[in-house]
Amino acid sequence: MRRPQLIEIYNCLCDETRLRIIHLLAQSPLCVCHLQDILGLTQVAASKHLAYLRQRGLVESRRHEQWMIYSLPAERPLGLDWQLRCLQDCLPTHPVFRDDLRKLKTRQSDCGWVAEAIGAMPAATRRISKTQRTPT
Amino acid sequence: MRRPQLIEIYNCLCDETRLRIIHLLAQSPLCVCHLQDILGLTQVAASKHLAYLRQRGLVESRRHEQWMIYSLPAERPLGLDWQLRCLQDCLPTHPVFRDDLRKLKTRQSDCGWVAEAIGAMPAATRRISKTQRTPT
DNA sequence: GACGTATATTCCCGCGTGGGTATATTCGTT
DNA sequence: AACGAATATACCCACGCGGGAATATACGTC
Repeated sequence: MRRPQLIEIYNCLCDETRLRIIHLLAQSPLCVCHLQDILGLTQVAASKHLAYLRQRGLVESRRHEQWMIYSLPAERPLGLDWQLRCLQDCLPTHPVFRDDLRKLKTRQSDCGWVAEAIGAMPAATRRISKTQRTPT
Repeated sequence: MRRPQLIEIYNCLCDETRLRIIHLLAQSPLCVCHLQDILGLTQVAASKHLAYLRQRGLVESRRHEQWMIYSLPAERPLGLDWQLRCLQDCLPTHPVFRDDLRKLKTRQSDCGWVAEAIGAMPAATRRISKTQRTPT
């Protein structure tokens, strides 16, 4: 995983969609389709923005069964840590970002298994119905 | 003076030249030709980047005789304050930005009057030779 | 008012990027 | 192996932006 320079971090965060993605991932790892759903993105848009962030080391991805789980990197470069603190301080007043968090809450019950999948818990028995369900 | 949104701030800082400008102005107000000199910019490049920053409220400008003095705004939006702290923490290790500060030091003796011109001191007697001198 | 200096603006160009459509790939189920 | 779901990639287009050349504007000196 490469260490992004500060300017690359700024380039990642200067687009609203990408800023919203980072803002959400700062709360919890998420799969692509949840990000699509919460942010109202097309599949291509979500995938491209995530690729952009991944190539620059702002996010990491792990496959879990059919899903790709995206998360912030475990060890974060100094500049990114500053930005996460800044977002915590600046964004709560913005309706867009506040609503994103609200939507995330309503989805989190459905995708608690995502957090497990990323490795936090050994994922005891999380295998659900599994006959083609969308995680929305 | 408009209050820039966080995304606008990121857009301003995601270009290396503009980031160097902000980094320098965080130390001291400067006229355009000093910025040109320190950063090695053409006149047009300097002027355009400064216009970009000014339109978004990241810098202010004041005319002093024939020179335009650029500085960070007196009252800074929350997001900008975070970035200034971040720059202080992240940039000292980068050769480019370190050299910029070093160059600034060597010029500051020549342009101490700039700081006065911006309004700090009442500028007692700062009128120098004044027969077409370049501030370099 | 003419001239030089400092700065801003306009026009043109090339490139990176965001969005969309179509297609490829990977995984799981049957 | 066939199929569907989840995701990635390739291609095309339109646009904003950074850079350069030329020109305009403002100020100071003579």
